[in-house]
Amino acid sequence: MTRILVVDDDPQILRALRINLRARSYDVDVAPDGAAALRSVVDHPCDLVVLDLGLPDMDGVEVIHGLRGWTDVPIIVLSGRASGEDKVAALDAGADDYVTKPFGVDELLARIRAVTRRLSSGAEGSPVVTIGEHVVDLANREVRSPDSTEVRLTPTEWQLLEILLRNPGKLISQRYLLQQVWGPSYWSETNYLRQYMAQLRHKLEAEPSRPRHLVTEPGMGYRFRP
Amino acid sequence: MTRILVVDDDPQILRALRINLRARSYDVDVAPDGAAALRSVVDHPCDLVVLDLGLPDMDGVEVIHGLRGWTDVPIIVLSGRASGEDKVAALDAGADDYVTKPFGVDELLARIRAVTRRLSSGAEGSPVVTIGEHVVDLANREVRSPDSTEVRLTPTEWQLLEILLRNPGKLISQRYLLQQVWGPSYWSETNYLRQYMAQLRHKLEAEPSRPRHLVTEPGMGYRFRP
DNA sequence: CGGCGTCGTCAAGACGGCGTCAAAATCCCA
DNA sequence: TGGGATTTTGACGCCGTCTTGACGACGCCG
Repeated sequence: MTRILVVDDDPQILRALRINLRARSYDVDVAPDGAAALRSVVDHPCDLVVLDLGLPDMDGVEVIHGLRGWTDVPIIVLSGRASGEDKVAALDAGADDYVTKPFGVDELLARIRAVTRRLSSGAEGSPVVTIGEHVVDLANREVRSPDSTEVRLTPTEWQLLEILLRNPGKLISQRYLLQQVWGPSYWSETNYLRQYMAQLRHKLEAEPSRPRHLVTEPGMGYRFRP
Repeated sequence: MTRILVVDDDPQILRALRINLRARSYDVDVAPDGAAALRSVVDHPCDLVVLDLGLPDMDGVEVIHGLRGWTDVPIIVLSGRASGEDKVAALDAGADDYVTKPFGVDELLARIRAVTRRLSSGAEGSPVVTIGEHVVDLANREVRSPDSTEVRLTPTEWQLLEILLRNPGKLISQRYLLQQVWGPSYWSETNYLRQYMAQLRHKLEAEPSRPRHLVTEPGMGYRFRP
């Protein structure tokens, strides 16, 4: 569960945000001013701070500094001031995002998702696609197999596989594959596709003659079935 | 050096951003449409993408999806449309930030700093890397070997090795290596790479003819395997 | 039931990339 | 200015990949 601290001196906004965030099943803390905010984060760690800059007791940028001194918790700033200087000051102080009032609740929620998404996925490796027993890492151009036998793909095989894997479940026409991999003038050389799909299946499928993930749609094209 | 890809179909904006970013000593790539952007990121890894949503060839959200399918590179979206739905769509597709035109350059730069700050703070590893029997200290430019035989690397060898070691396990394309070490116009001089990879292997690998850590991915590039 | 097209499979030759060696050109410091 | 280290350039052989052709199996349709 993601815990969010909302800092704002306007009870109305505080209430609205709390209701909206709770409805999205976030844990919500609230603080009416900067001092309370700093105290709250100290003895109640949270995953994200939504911070209004217009606080009664201290300047918002000071609050950011106070937090950044010892924690990397993401900070989304709310502000009525739309001037460039204010934004630059807040962002350079350590804020992760800056939203100008009046703002749509949907936008704020989307920005919250954007920040927390990167937070949770930060420690993990690059995105991978599992295909049967093999794990394909498109970014690193690497295939890991369960029995640690090395699987190596040639450049042409990677190109072909990448197109299919980036459109999971979708039917890709032969013409499109040929033109993407070999060039616009090769749209009719279907024998290339037969050749390389066979190679990919031999390297990735458990039973190459009975493909379960790299399937043929006769007369139309090929499809990657996750 | 942080490398930024700017995607926009307006030459004016492209030019302005390139000049401004270069002045802040960023490396800048540019792409005029979505297809060029996707291609650029594939064979030219970058640290941040600044993406205009109004592209001539494809919808901006599709570009985001195309990137997020295999990479976590941060994406800052520029857009003329200020509607909440557009923002939500782009952010939920995987964008990290959304800036509405017209925007101040200072604000964009601050947002770039905010995104890259979080990026670089997490990725810093220890400056020493062990490669087989040798211990490489990138910060001090020093190689320690077990039998105390001195290993000296030339400046060019250091540059090449540093790029590979800073991306452990990751495939680095020949184009990228050549452009980083020798300059943008040397992207096709693969004989340099062959020459210097051979030298590095002779100095660092136990069996230079059977490399275990500085491996070749035929037709694609090289990889440092820890 | 028979013809036709598509797909999977195999094999062999062409081609290009890679490692290697060698030597010329250049740089750098004494 | 000289000499050693470093970089640049050229050439060659090997090996893996790509290309190309051919053949049989299968399903579809008349």
